[in-house]
Amino acid sequence: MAKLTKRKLQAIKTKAIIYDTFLEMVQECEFEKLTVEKICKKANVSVGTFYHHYRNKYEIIEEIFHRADKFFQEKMSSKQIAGKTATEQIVGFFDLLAQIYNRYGLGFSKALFNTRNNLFINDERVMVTMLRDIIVQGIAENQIISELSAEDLKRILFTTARGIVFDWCLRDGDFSLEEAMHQYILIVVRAIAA
Amino acid sequence: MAKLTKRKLQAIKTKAIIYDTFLEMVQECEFEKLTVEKICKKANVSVGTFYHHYRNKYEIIEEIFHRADKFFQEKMSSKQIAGKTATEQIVGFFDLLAQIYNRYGLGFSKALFNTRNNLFINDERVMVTMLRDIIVQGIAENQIISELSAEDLKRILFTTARGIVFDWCLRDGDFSLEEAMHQYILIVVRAIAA
Amino acid sequence: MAKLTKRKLQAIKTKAIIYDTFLEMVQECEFEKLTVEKICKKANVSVGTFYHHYRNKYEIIEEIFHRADKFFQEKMSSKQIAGKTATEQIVGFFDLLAQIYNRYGLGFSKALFNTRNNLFINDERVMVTMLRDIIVQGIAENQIISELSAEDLKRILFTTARGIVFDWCLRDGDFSLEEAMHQYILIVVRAIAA
Amino acid sequence: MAKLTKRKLQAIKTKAIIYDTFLEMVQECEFEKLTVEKICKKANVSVGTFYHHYRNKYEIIEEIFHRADKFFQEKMSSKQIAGKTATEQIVGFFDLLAQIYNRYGLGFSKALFNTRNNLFINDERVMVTMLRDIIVQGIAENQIISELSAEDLKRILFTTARGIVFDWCLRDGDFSLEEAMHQYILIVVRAIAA
DNA sequence: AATGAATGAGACTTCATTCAT
DNA sequence: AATGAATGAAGTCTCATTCAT
Repeated sequence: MAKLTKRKLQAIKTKAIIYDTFLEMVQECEFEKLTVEKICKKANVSVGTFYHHYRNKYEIIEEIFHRADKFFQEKMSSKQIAGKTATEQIVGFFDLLAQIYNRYGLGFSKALFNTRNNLFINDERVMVTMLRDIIVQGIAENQIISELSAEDLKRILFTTARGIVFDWCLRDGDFSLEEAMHQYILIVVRAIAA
Repeated sequence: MAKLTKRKLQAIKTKAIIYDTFLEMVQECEFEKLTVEKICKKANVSVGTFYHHYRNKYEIIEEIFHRADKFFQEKMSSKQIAGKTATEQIVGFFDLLAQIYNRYGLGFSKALFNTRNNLFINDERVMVTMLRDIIVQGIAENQIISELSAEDLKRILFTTARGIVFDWCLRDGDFSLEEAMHQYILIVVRAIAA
Repeated sequence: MAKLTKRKLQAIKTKAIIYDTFLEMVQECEFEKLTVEKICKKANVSVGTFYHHYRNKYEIIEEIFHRADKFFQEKMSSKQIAGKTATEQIVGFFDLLAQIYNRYGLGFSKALFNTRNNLFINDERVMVTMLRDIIVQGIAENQIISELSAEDLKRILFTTARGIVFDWCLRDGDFSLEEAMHQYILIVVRAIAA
Repeated sequence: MAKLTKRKLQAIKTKAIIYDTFLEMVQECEFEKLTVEKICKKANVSVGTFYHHYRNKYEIIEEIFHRADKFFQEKMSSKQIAGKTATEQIVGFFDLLAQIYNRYGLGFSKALFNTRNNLFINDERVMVTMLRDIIVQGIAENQIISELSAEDLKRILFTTARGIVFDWCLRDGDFSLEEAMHQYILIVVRAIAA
């Protein structure tokens, strides 16, 4: 069992403060303009401490991303899936995704949605495999009938979802991400899965 | 009555060199890491000259964007539209868009696709009005039958297209943008316009 | 007689435009931040033209200064001095000086009042000799009785006047220069000349 | 409970080196021509270090100004005032002021005496209130009899003093500031306070 | 674990001035 | 006389990162 000495507990707390402060600040301040020093000043820690916990500010973005991923999995897993059609499951999947982007905020989404972000293109992510599984099962159960492969369908759906979030960022959140996601995904799902 | 003296011509040439050099370099080098100094060195002009012609490097991106827009209009206008269905026109529209992104290159597209880029969200752009017109006419002629408004349809299509280009950037151009665009847009068009 | 060809007339006109534009701009814009390019843009002349007429922007300040000096002399000379006491003449002298600073404006005065400006310390300036003459005559006619030399008296008066204009600049013209000058000089004159 | 660790002490020392180097250099080199880089080179610190301690070079001028102010207060407070007339106190006040400008040097004075310097026009400065107190008390005790208000008297005196220092700067310190100040202030004091 | 002083490369931009036309 | 494109030195300031304490 991990023994959490006072020191270690303090360290965890400090790291959490940095994390929370960053998440708070990135909503206000463009990610690229957010410097380590600014974060530290607001978090009331020294820059040295920052570098003790994170290699750089990109690492925090990654951490947020992974935590969001994990959160997504948990929520998705706990959803009552039994009795739902593949289509319903897909729509539910992206509803949840929209909820999460909304929850982590526009600032975080803006930071994430840049073309150099290779967090997106990891096909091993549980999120990705989850969707693929839904589709594969949908095909197996004849709920989805399409000339496209599960892989293609998955890709189209993610591409669409990213297009919507990107638009949401561009338009500074001036529409409901959740509603737009639901509407668009429904359209695509019907088109590809009928 | 061209008032193009030799000096004026030289100036135009110099600006073109900067423009071309930039476009060339942005394919190799991440836009944010591309400095004015680097551009000038490669273009063999002084930094002063650069600032004589452009306010900063973002202005070049804008110029490329506007030129691409104009190029798009010209090409689109010259397309034989007569006899084509609204659906065909829409698909042709996005085929051309994909061609243009391809032509201006992955580097330029990456520079363009960031969430702070408000060049995208100008609804007055001719490109935007063109698509709306096609849709409006398609609805009027009963070629497009949808419960969605022309405005909504237009938005869905652009959002999808941006999602595809964004994906193309993320994946470093590892698929054919033109093919993907054609395929995805066809799916959406069928879904929304049937 | 100077023959003013069309070309020469044009040149004089152009120089005047630059001069006037500068005087106008220095009221708004801090002198040090006023660049040759800005002046030229506003004056609608090329930078080359600027350098054809002036060596740099300091030369315009000098020209203004000398013109103001000349203007001062003319006005001062035309004043009916006959019958006036030395004291009255001194007060009148500085009243006029205040009028001129006021007329040329706060911006010009701010540009002038810096500690590197050696236009001030030229004791050969007619303005300086004028005041000295008044004082010398005042002493000779027993209107001024002081243990101080004419030279000292002159210096004290100019120092005081400069202190007032400097204060006027510091306080952004928030009091009447002419009134303050009149009041202060009266005090000093009475003190030193009684 | 001094929390001065060795590192903190080193930091204070570094800042002092920058401060001292600046003060030394401004005597030789025109303030506007004194660049951060030059200061750092001479002080043997990096520019980063400079900006760690000061926001820009103007902040050093401010610091000098405030320290001089504080120094003035201390000296003035410690002066035996008891038994002195208001007039004597005023003259003593400006004697001290002249001493301080002399002590901080011509270069510093030149840097200070520009028309954009709003350090001067803060009427809350202790130096300002000190003089006003002396005058008010002098009026209350019938040592100063004048038709002018304490506020006006104070302003005339400061204006005169600034005129003298400005002149001293213009003439590159070619006269004794302390003597001139003493002489001029005496004249004004007698005139306004008799 | 935490601190924060120090580094210095490097980005951006300005601007006086020249000179061929 | 007038133009304005071109130059490039020089200044300001930022910021990720290190390291002794």
